[in-house]
Amino acid sequence: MKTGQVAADAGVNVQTLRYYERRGLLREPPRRHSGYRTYSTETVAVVRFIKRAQAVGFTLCEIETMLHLAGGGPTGGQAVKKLAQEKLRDLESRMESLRAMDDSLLKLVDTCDRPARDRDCPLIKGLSSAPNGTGI
Amino acid sequence: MKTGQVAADAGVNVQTLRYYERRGLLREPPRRHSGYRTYSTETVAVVRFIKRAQAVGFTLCEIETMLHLAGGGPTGGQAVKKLAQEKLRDLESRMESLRAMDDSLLKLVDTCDRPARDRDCPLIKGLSSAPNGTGI
DNA sequence: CTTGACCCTGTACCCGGGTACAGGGTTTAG
DNA sequence: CTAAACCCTGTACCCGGGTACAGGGTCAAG
Repeated sequence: MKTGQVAADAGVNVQTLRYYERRGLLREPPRRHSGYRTYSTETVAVVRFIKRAQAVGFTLCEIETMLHLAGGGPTGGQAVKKLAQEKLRDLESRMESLRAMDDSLLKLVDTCDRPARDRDCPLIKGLSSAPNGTGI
Repeated sequence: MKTGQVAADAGVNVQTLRYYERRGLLREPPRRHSGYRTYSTETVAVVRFIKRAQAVGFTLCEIETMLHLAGGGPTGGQAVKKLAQEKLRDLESRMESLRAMDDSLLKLVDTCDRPARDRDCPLIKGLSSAPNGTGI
């Protein structure tokens, strides 16, 4: 497959592929005599993996680590799992935080929207302190 | 309160306060004859709100909107609520995505970490397709 | 009344994650 | 054989969210 094909199939820009290659997320593919890259179809899967991982809160650095671990030695699997679980915990706590925030909003929004110019709207006050044990 | 005080209490950098002011997240505070800003203690709450909102996935633009809405007319409250609920849904779907990812990891990681150099590790294959209905 | 800690402005820089553009070579369908 | 569509490299730029630095003014304790 050529670059454009991979990009189209994975739903990214051609430039992005080259960017990932530069960053070490994609290995340098074989080239034709002309210099054209020739990707295996697996590359599409890798790129999609990157995109999904990103959407879910991993940084490119973390993803790079995961990819290297996944291809690496026998300890790789465990390391990847650990990383993913850490991330899960992280997102779970953010989630909780958001839920707390949403609760505060729901509770306070009524108070807030009747007295149209009441400057003592408790919205911000209610949300500005960390809600029980969130380390902020 | 002076800038340094607010910054310390809210746990941010002084520059960050000025940055927020420039972006319109903080209103310009009154000044002394000398030009020194004099903040009300409420500002600390606002900054903490910004930080918490950010930690939970809001962008500064969204936060700005929320702050303006919160201080605005009678429809402000509803609008803020709607925004927060949208965000909640968004994070919930990311969460689900992450959980799916984690499941795949847990399922696949064993397969992956025994055959140390087996290049057909299903990790990436298992994660590269969108898991049932996630719009990715 | 000095000295160190603080504040001011402006401008420039940093990182992450791309995206664009210039200037050129290649492939392939007609 | 030619023209459109693609690919190559390199460099530069974009946005978000800050952070740093230079060059100066101010405040308060001793």
